Amino acid sequence: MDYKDTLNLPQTAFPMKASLSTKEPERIKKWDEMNVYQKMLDARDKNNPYILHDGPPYANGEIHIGHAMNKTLKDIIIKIKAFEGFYTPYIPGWDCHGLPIEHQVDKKIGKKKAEMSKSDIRKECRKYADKFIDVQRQGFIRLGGFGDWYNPYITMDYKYEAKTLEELYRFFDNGGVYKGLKPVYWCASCVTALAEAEVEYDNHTSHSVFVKFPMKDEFKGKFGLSETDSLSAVIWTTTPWTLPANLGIAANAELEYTILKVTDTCNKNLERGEYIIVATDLTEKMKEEFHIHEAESVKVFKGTELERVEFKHAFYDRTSLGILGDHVTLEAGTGLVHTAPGHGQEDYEVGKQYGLEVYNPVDDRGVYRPSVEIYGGEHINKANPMIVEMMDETGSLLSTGEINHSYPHCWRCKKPVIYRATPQWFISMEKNDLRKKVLEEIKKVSWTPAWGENRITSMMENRPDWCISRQRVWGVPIAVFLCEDCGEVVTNKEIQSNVVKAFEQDGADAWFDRPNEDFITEGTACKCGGTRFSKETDILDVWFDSGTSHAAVLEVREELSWPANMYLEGSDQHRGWFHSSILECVGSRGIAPYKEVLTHGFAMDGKGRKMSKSLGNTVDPKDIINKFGAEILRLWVSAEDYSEDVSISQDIIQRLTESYRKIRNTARYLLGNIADFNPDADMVAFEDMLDLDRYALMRWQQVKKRIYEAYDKYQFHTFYHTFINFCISDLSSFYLDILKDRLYAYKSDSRERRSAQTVLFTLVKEMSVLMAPVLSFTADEIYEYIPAYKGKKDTIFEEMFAPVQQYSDEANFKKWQKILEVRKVATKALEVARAEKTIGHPLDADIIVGVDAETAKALVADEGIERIFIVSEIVLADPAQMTDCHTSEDGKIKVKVTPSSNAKCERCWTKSPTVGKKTDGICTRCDEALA
RNA sequence: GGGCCUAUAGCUCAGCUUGGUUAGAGCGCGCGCCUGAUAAGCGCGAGGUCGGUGGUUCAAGUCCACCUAGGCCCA
Repeated sequence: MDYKDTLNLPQTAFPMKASLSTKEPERIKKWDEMNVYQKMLDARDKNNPYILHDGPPYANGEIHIGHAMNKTLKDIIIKIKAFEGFYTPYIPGWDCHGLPIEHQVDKKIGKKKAEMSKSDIRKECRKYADKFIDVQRQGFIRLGGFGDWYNPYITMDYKYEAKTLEELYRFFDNGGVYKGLKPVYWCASCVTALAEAEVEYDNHTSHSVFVKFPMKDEFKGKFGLSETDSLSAVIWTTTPWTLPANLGIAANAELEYTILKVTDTCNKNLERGEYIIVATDLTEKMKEEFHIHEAESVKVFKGTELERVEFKHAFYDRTSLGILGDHVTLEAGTGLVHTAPGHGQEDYEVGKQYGLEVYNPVDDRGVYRPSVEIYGGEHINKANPMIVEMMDETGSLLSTGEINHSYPHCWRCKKPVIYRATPQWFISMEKNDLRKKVLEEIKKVSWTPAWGENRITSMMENRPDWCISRQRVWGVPIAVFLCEDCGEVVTNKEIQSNVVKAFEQDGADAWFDRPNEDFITEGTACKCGGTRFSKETDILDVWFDSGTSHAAVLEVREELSWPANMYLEGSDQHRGWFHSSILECVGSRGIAPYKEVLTHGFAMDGKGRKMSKSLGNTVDPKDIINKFGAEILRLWVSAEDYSEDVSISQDIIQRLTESYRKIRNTARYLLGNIADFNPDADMVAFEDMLDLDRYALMRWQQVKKRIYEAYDKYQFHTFYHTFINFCISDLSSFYLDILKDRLYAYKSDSRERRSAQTVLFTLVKEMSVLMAPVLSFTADEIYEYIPAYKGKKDTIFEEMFAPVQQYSDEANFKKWQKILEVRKVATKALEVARAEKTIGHPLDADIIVGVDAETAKALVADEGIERIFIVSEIVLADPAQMTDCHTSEDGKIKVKVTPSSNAKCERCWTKSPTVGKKTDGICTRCDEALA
């Protein structure tokens, strides 16, 4: 007779094959139709919010793996917090203004740009950003993340633009903004400032010159020379045209310098007995360069000695100040650097420290201003050789040559660019103690990983004033009026309110489209009495836009609250969004906009290398989603330790797919065995369960606890390992393997089976919720197949995490750990017997177990200890008496395997002496089960 | 060039804070069992000079220094 049909074999419609790539979109559609995100929120207490504020990705291009990781991490946290009971609205955002988009639009419209109005260009940019918001939105939704996807925050929304401006006005009002000069890349041919991204490096041949700057007489004594001695510092530059702007000579404090007395030379601009200063390590090289045949070193000193020593300009009657800077090296030149704060970034920075003027004698077109001595009205390119020639004639030029080097060029006209100080708007780091306050606020924020605090602190300590102006079109204009007479900002509440209202109505375009009269009421006058005003046309740094999101989003949207619980972005944002947000917020409100900041590393290829198109090692999230499913990508995000850079490769995805299958199959098996289980009627109380079931439940409490703790610390890879290990080690290879017999062979409604089913039901229900933050698709799918019970929700996302139960059943727990220990040895013994072909299936075997008396006491189980070992019979014996058996490494456990001589029960496949006692072919237990 | 970070089996991670038994887990791989979770399940096994070099120490994957490789941000 075939007894198979009398067994309670697993039954479920839950498919073994996930078919993620085709099923996921269906589930997303279902979520959308059911409005699951809203349902999840509705199931929580609004007064218990957890706000993860989205850092807006730039609305440019398709989504990449970094986006996928960032958005998935955010979604995991939001769902964890929701399952913990928090109200977790998530409003995605997009950053829309800025050069990269304007750049793309420029390329598209080409030469037409010159004929287009600012508003028209801006409309094109808006269209472009809109397009990519939609592209990215679809990509993000496909990842399975919950949020208000069709009502996001967008930095180019009229209201957002108005809010950005309002925030800027706060800085104008509190005196935090000032107008200053700062060198920027400038194309004199296109007559425009260039951003870093618009500069292309190419080879260029420059004039290089070595020039003497004589030391002022009163300082010579310090170096042991008399006032009548001729002593000069020698500098080197490849841009002679910047010499008219020279205001300083920089030395390196750590370097050693030498005063050389020239004793023999054929250089016409050097005399015997003249002294020059160069870096000690370069003396030989310089002697050769200047054709000095003989010279003696008369003094050697540290660079610090040159600080605040005054020199005479090479050809103007002006002082050039000795200063110190770390940027001075021995790589090229003399170790003394010509410093023109109006023409170089480093010169500007170091010059500022010494209070040097940011002097820019060159106009928009590259022509010296008329006021410039000698060269006023000349174009710098024409003046360049003239200056060299003049210096040669007047005796300050020691050497000249040509040098071919990499030099910045304009991306559009391809001509070499210059560095030129132009008026810019700044937010002062010192005014209102901004830097100090930000540093204090940083300490109050919780940074994960902890080194993030260090990183942003050192950036904040060292950063210069925030240059917030850009000479561009696509952005929020710095909408202030300037007095045409005195240049001062003219502003008041009324003007501000008019502009903000206009922005709210028509967006920032209003600034460019509307006449002054729309904003300024008649009769308004500047402090100087001026009544003619012009609009500032610079736009804001986009970092200011996104830095105000806390104000434009958290403070504005009803479902949100301020400050945010968390900001979560890649570690590059210590200088980006984390940075601009706290600066803006402390500057305007005095405190940080976030309580906690979480950072993640970057996605690398399988070898830990940066992904790049040229290396061909990029991984496109779309490919993974289409081939394996977003769920695998989510599992990847959870499995990797994101506190450092993470890797992704075929191999890694392959491994994860296999792990996923294990989790899925485990759930499927659990579901299959509770098909006939009615949770509301059949649940067995903990006290009434079999001891093994009680043990399994206790193990589960430990696992839950561990995972909750990991979730609390945002350590998702701990979830991954703990969870998969539980599925494999505790369930699949132990508990479930043992349970097969009980589930299949006992009467379907027996206490033994119901006890097991109670555990299985609890497990599948609680496990699915526990995994839902990560494996959202699968958890929701599993939930659908869980038998109905009182309080079951429409979707898993309305559930809560199951609490960790405190069972007082320690003795039982310890007993099972003992059993496990012995079982491990027995399993090995069975393997040996199998290899020797003594047995095949373990149920073919009877075993004799030899352990000490105390351990022997533990070897009992409600269903019979042999069931736990999945053998037919176990006999306990004194290990001292046992020979010819398998022994554990420590020698304490002995196991002897013998083929059972009993007949095999045709129903439960156990070999038992009771087979045939009541019914032919089956054991008495099965006989009872069939009764 | 500077600041910060990382380096443990083929892969993903424990162990490092508080130095001390033959460095662990899961996957993968190899071999075997089962055929009542079956494009499943079970078992066993082989894989590591803990990036390298020095140092501190009775003792270092663990502490220190330097180096190498890689990453982020600057210059």
